Amino acid sequence: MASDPDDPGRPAPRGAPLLADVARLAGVSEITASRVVRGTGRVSAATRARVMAAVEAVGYVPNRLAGALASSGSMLVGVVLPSLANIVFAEVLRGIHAGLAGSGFQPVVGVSDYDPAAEESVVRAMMAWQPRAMIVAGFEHTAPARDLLAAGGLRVAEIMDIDTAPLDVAVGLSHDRAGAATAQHLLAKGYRRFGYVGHDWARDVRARHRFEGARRVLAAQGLDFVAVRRAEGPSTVQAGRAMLAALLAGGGEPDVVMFSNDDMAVGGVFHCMAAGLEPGRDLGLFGFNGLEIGDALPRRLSTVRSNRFLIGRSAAEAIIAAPRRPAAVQVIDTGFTIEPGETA
Amino acid sequence: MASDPDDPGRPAPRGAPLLADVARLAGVSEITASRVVRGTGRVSAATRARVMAAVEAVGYVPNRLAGALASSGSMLVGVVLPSLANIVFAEVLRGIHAGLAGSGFQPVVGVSDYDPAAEESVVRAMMAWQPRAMIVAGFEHTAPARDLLAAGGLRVAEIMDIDTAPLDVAVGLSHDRAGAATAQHLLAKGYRRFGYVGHDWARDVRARHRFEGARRVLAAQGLDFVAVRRAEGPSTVQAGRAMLAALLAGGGEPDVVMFSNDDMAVGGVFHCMAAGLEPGRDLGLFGFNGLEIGDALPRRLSTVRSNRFLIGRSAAEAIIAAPRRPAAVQVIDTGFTIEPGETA
DNA sequence: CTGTTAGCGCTTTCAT
DNA sequence: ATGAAAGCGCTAACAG
Repeated sequence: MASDPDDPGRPAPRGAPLLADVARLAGVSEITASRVVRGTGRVSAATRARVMAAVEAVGYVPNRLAGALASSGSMLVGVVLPSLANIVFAEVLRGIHAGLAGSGFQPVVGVSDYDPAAEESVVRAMMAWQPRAMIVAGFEHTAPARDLLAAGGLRVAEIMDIDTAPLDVAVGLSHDRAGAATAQHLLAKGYRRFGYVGHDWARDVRARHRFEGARRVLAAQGLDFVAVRRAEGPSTVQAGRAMLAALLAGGGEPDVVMFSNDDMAVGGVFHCMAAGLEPGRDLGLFGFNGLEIGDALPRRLSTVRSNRFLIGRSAAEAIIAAPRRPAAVQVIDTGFTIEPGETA
Repeated sequence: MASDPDDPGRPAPRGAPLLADVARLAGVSEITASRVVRGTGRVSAATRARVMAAVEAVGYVPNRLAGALASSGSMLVGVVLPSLANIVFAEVLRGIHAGLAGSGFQPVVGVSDYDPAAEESVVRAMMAWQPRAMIVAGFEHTAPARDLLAAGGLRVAEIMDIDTAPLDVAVGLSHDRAGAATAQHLLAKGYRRFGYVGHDWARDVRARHRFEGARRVLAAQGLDFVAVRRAEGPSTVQAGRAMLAALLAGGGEPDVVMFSNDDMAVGGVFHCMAAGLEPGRDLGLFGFNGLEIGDALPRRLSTVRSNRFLIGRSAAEAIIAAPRRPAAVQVIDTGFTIEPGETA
């Protein structure tokens, strides 16, 4: 520990400034500097000012790795979504950001690509960062992923859907009921010959729940879908357009077509335009989600508004409301709204 | 340090299993267990197997907070994007994921909402997690944000745009040239009376660069835009529709309209449909980006394809290629392609 | 209001 | 091929 005559004690400041540098410059102990930086504990205004000045002077950026390790709490919220290429999840994420704003929590986002195995590895990777909470889409987890989430004692919000019992908190809407409400609405408008155009149910179980909810209502009236077509892949405008063309070519003569979501339905609208059919007059078209584009169409798309932003925000708020998992699970229904529109 | 008679030494395993638990179960030291878990250093096959079994048995998930702190390197890549509500950035993010796949790096995403001050605070928050690299959209940073990125010695990719000199690596396309190429293409098709429908340039400087590139080409022919309309807010389909209506009502009689991007252009297409105009015959419409929806329209949208996925992937690859910032800055041009389409 | 002490869980040297 | 010791940078507990 002997001082080198050339070096006044400092052990080569090879990296970024540390809390110790701030403390030294401000003439206080590290812990006092730490308290000022974090804004916790009693510190006199004068010391606070000196420390803040020192922070500015050296350009101190706290190392949260060390902070989180020392306090065993990371202020991180893991968010695992199936995809970001889908605007719906981007809006959920905006809601999460909004719900977390000002709380000091930071979201860390992972994408599962609709694959439970990929989700498991994302969850595992996130748990390694010791998040205080996790927000995951849906209930379809692998057993190990579920175990990881169930252990850890962190808050877990399962979002989008409330048709299954959650681990901790569920935030979303009942897709079964949304499908049923859609069918009821269309029956009330006089439609009787229902067609369905969807996409891959393995990727999107919620779409299947909506279908089943609708089918149940139809069955109660002694009806069933007269024509059904599902694309292999994910929902796209192109797929919706192609599938509606195929559905109409295939017979059954539906008077209304329910689409798995708005992307598909917009494709359906485009097919009608190209085929010289007037949506809402020659054929009813009905979507799901209430995306912006539906409102911009020459005729406003008839659809169900899901409150994506609200789902994200509610989930974030729910998990930061209590640091520990409550004894009873909680279900937050963010609801849905039928948007009559002009295409059905 | 005296052992409590009731407690055989272990200080209450209140949390998740630690590396020490794995090591104890496998009958090795912590460091050996660590080597196996990380896959580094020489370890005999037999020991490796025992440790792996122990990992499985106790359900060990490494604490990367501690790992990163000890090794002063986090395997985190900070990604700061203006928005995720825009599919373009979602695709960039997919590219980043793809470029990072298998490298062990993990992206941490932040959103700036097109606000440099918000970007600064996101950058600051990210730096606190000691990322090895940062990927940020554009060059418009506050001075402190730029300083943070410039210091730290980490790799920094500035993406989307290559019209400005980067700090380290730039990955994207020249929006100026894309605008110029668009104007040239439309001139070659015989259009002479150019209109422009755009959105807020403060939020999207790249849109302005495209406009200016086009205007330069027009000027070289002694031409200029005959009508220009810009929405106040962000680009939306609705805004595109409304602004085209306003533009056409305002006179100038353009024979072609360049839109700031595809979202706006799709709105333009919708306006034409509602107004009984045939895009590509009665009025040329031209977008930017090459989104999926443009291809699904009754008439394929004429546009410029920007390679968003490639931008993300190239940026990720560039920053993991070398751990240190090279002496010379690097520019990666991901190019663009004119998609003739059917609307211009 | 401020400081001292002892870690957080892991990985880096060195040894062996 | 394996291990012992010494931190990484910060913060929770106590003290004063």
